[in-house]
Amino acid sequence: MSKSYTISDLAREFGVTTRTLRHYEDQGLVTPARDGINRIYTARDRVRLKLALRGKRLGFSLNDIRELFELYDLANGERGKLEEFAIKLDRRRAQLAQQREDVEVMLDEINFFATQCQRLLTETELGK
Amino acid sequence: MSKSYTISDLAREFGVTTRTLRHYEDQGLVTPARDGINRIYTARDRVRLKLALRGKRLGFSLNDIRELFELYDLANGERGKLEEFAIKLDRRRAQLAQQREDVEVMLDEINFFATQCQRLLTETELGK
DNA sequence: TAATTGTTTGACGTTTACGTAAAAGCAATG
DNA sequence: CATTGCTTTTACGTAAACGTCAAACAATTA
Repeated sequence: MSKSYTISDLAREFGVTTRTLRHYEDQGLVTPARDGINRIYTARDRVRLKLALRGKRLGFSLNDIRELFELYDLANGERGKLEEFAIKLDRRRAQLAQQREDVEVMLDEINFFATQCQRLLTETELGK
Repeated sequence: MSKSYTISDLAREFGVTTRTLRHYEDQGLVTPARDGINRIYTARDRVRLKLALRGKRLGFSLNDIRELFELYDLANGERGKLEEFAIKLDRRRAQLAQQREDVEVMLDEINFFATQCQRLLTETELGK
């Protein structure tokens, strides 16, 4: 018997609202079972939520994320669409590569400003 | 006399609509001058647009981006708020660091699937 | 048992980031 | 000079991602 979670367990753990979790269910990102009427989340749901939130932090839409999940699932499923799968994966890869570059550039910029800023603060400190 | 651009120049170059450029002006991301009634974008506007689009790719809101611009400007302006500036910069840095990590993890995952996928495709190729 | 706490399903509201259409103006071109 | 092309403002529309009630039920706890 593996761990299971209530809706507010996960909400608390990941810092989202229960509304968000229900919304994600509507969008097919998680598929909690039911204990009577109450939702009961499995470890799998938990993982999916974690992945979804990471996707969100990277600017992916819920739809993007759902598609990714479907692709992941498909990888363990039937073939034939494997080439299509490969193509979509490659698009993602390109997008992420771009994003990595974006992050690096932006970090450089911010670091530049931060350094500049620290210098000014230090100088002023000395000039006191 | 440095280069200047019309609204569709920039739209074309960056693959956005003119509506988007006007919207970004409404949001204070660019501040084109006017030639009579027509907008005339400077190199500075062009740079800002480029930065804005990068921000967008990273999932920043237009408001986030505007705040960043204000921070950048502030860095060349008056002091006193420099510490606040430093603090905000550090938040951005943390966010970007998180994002970098996210990207790496996601790239690893995708690469795993891609490799798996290629293997399957190759095997099938051979089995023909 | 009464009250509190957590859950459910609607369902309408809100924000962001534009899309889209309308009506009108300048400017070059055939 | 009429058409074509690019521009302007104004303004309503929309999709995504939830927020925010409301009304109702269930399980604890006082």
